[in-house]
Amino acid sequence: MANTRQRDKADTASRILDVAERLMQTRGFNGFSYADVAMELKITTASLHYHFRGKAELGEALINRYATRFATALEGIDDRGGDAQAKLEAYARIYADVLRHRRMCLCGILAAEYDTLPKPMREAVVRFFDQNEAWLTGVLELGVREETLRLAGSAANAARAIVSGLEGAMLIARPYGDVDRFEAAAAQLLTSIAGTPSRVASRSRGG
Amino acid sequence: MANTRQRDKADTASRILDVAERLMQTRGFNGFSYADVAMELKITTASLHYHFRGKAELGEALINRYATRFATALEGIDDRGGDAQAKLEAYARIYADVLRHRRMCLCGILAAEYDTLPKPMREAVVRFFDQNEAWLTGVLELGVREETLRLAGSAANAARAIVSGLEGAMLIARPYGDVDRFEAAAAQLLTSIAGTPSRVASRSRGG
DNA sequence: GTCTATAGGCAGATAGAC
DNA sequence: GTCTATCTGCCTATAGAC
Repeated sequence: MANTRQRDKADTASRILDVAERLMQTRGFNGFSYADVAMELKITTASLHYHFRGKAELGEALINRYATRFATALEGIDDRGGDAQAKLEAYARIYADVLRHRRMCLCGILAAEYDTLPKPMREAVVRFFDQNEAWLTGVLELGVREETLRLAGSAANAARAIVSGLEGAMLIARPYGDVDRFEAAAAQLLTSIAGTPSRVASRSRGG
Repeated sequence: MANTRQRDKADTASRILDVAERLMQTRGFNGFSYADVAMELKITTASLHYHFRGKAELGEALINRYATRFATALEGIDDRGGDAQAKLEAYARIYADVLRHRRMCLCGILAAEYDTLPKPMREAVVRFFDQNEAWLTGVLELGVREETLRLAGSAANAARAIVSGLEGAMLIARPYGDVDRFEAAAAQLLTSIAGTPSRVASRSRGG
């Protein structure tokens, strides 16, 4: 704790990541520059290059930090317990919270720019989606086992449809600046794809 | 037909739009330059400026042409007749065909870059989604009326979920370079959100 | 309609002083 | 770690000749 130099370095690097993350989630990788980040932090672009060799490395670091945080959030959902339905709702809530900050999912926006990204960033983006699909597949399989939900096809297929649906709902809700629009679409998607085994039973319980 | 000068102008303008459209659907608005378009057509950027005052106007023209084409395709689906299910499948096929050309939906990719777009382009993007949702809402209402499909909520809500789902499925299928991935997600989404009234009946008919 | 030439700005990046 | 200074290259855009 006495090592001020080390702490300062970590702080600057993570403050760079914070600013760059916001810019990347709102404007995309091709929509912000080193100058944008530097100006906001009141440092020079040369200083930025000290912490991250280039924009490609900065982008890579951003995806990796984002994916790690996401993984932690998923572990948090698992730790809280509850049935598969509760986990799916918590999962959708992560997306809604991102949107409430007027941001797009980091990897969703990068998927749109995929063809223009440096190779290491491309690979990290795909890993993020793989990670999400794997976790969701597990949750859906659990739900089928405990009979709290019912799927039309395989769990893996439903997982892909859910990730797709939530990413798309964010993508389109943002131009409308409307979180409700996202939440309505998300609820529709989740209950349609991974609804309760008997809708009649669920209805009589609910109202 | 004898007016070669006029025909050439139209040809050049539309060839510019063709090249720019492909670049925009694969790299995004911030991912291509006037120089890219000019080089491919073997003209100069100065010539490009003769046809389109600036990049913002080119972008606007691209969205408008795309939206018009899309509207024509939707009219084509209506003209072909068939029930609501058939129309939804034809709708999804439009998206699949775009993806097969390794492209993203023009307005989907622009939704990702929304915050960086000139205002006229933003408005045109939102109009495109409105247009799609309106058409889909009509199809879904038809399906409910003729009892060929069943919705959990309102038709408008289901329409939004379908547009979101298909856009998201395209967005994510592209990094994997996998059209099958899109088609599986699209099928899952459509049957889940706007499935037949009785799944049992539909199953026994199918196999 | 298309060209050459060029303006003016911003991009990512580096060398070297402090 | 952060700075100044600078490079090279690309970007959008315009003037004016042909």
